[in-house]
Amino acid sequence: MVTITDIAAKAGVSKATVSYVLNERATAVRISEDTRQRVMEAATELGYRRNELARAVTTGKSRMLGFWVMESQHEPVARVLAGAMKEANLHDYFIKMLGFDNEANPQRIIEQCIEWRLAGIITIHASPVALDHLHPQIERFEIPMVLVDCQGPRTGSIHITSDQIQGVRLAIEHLVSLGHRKIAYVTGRAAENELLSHRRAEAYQQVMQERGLDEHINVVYGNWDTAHTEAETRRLLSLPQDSPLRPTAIACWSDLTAMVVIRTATQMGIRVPEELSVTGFDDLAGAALYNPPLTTVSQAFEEIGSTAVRRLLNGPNGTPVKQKQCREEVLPVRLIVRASTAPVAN
Amino acid sequence: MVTITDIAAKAGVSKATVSYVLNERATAVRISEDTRQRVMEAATELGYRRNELARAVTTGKSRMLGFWVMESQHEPVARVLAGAMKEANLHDYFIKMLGFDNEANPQRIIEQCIEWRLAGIITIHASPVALDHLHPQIERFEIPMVLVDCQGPRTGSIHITSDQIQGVRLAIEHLVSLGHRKIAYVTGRAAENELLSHRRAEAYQQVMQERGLDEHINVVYGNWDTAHTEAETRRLLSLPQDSPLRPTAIACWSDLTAMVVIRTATQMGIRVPEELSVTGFDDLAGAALYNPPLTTVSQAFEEIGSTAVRRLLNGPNGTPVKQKQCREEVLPVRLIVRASTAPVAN
DNA sequence: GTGAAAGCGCTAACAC
DNA sequence: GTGTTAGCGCTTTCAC
Repeated sequence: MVTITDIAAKAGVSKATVSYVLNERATAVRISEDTRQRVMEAATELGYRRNELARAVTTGKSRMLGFWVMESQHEPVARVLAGAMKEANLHDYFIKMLGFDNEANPQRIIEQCIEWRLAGIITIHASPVALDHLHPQIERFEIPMVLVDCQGPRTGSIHITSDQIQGVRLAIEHLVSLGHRKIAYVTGRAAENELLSHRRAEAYQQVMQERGLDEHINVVYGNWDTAHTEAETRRLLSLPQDSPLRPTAIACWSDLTAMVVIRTATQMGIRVPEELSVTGFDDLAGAALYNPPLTTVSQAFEEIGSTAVRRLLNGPNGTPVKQKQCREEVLPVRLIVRASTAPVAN
Repeated sequence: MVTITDIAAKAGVSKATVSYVLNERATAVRISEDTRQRVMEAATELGYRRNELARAVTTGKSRMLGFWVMESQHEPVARVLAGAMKEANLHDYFIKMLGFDNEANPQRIIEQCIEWRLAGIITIHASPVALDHLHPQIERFEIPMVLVDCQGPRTGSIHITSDQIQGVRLAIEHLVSLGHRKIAYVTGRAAENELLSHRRAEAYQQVMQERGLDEHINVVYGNWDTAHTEAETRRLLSLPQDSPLRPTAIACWSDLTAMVVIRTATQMGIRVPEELSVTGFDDLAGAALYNPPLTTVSQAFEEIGSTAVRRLLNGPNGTPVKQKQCREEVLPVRLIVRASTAPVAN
């Protein structure tokens, strides 16, 4: 592997000169155009490729960003990652994957971040437990971190997420505008620390109250479980038609949940959207292809990713900024009306 | 940041000794248990974290694997990545993301691989064009590479993919066993170099021939486009019922395609699976939730990922092996029967 | 058993 | 303008 020493020898200059030329700092009143040429020629002739590892060790910065993920199989995570990669590339940074399937040993993750002198770290869907481990270390070693859609309330970091409240509002108001009043909400897990589920459920309740629909408020927990969601849906739809809690519309906290709800309704012989309107949340690739196509709230996952990277790198000339600030940054969402919602029957 | 020099000072030994202890080579007839203890204590007290960058530069190896992806938003890619990460972690290796949205500048990718002295690289869905750029360089710098689901036939690398042929066979034979004879196949793009689409379509034709169903062979191209797939589906289902080409079952080259086909059929008032059976391929998360749940061929994406890194690392004691060999490694698939297929309506 | 010293490939003061 | 020199933090040979 050819090094700058080789180039220096071939071009008849010193290592330092080569370094200057290669780093484009040549223009800065230093190297003469003549030697610059010679060095560049030597470099290309020799097929030189710089050693980023060595470079990183001398400068102390690694131009690598860690992407810490709990379960990377899901489309939203993949899309956030895609956005992050794109942005990182723009700045000549890299994404290094961190993560385990379970939350086993968050300690080891931190160690790795430090050992590789990561310039920053993005964590997505982090649990409060994991973050509690993470935080002291992060602070001690001053690694900038931004959180994406974390599961619990956090202090000490920027948190980037979609506008959950507005998203739910858009969905519910869409249903109300179609004449629905008996609108139920199927959310995620009941656990206190499920920040996102919780927030969305609360937003639902608030909108319902604003609309004077208090008596129809009906929050159901799917518990992240298909069978359970199905059972709850059945229960809901089996209520007597005149019950204030027998919904004519079901807003779901996610597209996947909406799919289960629709499928269950279909199996019960209830037609969507004619007899039951359903909304999702996320706008996954499969949402548009569903049967019927899902009316849903679209999250800008890619932009969440790129924003995360930008926040990490937003110091002057790309220096990662150390941020003690605890800030929540909320990205806009859009309602996508497709075919799983319709005006309420009669 | 504390270094081994600090530890050495604190423990009253030399840097070399510290290095030995820290690398567990202490047992090898060298360091006395006593000094080992002292060093370890000093290390933990000081909160030492090794500098992997420096380590990599001295050893020349980076323990980083590149994951080169064209479009990382898709679930299959995310799942392959998840499998790769898991396996890499097991060996204390890392995944570094490479890639662009479009195929812009594959040259730059290579440069990055070399600059970071990557221990190996996994490319997924690589186009022949990109690979043609990649290959000479890869060879020159002896970077081990494995291909996953690449788009064209390749020489010079291991190629890991699911057993496409068997997958299609399973689907078609399942349909045949349900009494279907008029089975159409909707595949991807018509382009010659769409290896996967092509292979699956060929397998379909072969099975149909084996079953003496030649006159019902009917390959349709969806062209990766929802609108086009929809139009083709409409055309197919609008053929007169007695036409040998009016299918009673449609096998699709992917789940996403199957979803479009089912939705289109539903819109036309044709009931799935009662009047039309449809099969997918992939078994995405959404397949089980579809309406109706998809009968499909499940690909072991995670295992593809883990196999890829295992092949990259399969030298003795984790040394990446340089492989000139051109080999195709085929992973088994499974038929998952759900509710989008049913016996043919006489 | 342990330490001194020479690197790895690069950057960056500082001198000329 | 260019070269010398001293690192960066670590591994590894070789001598004691």
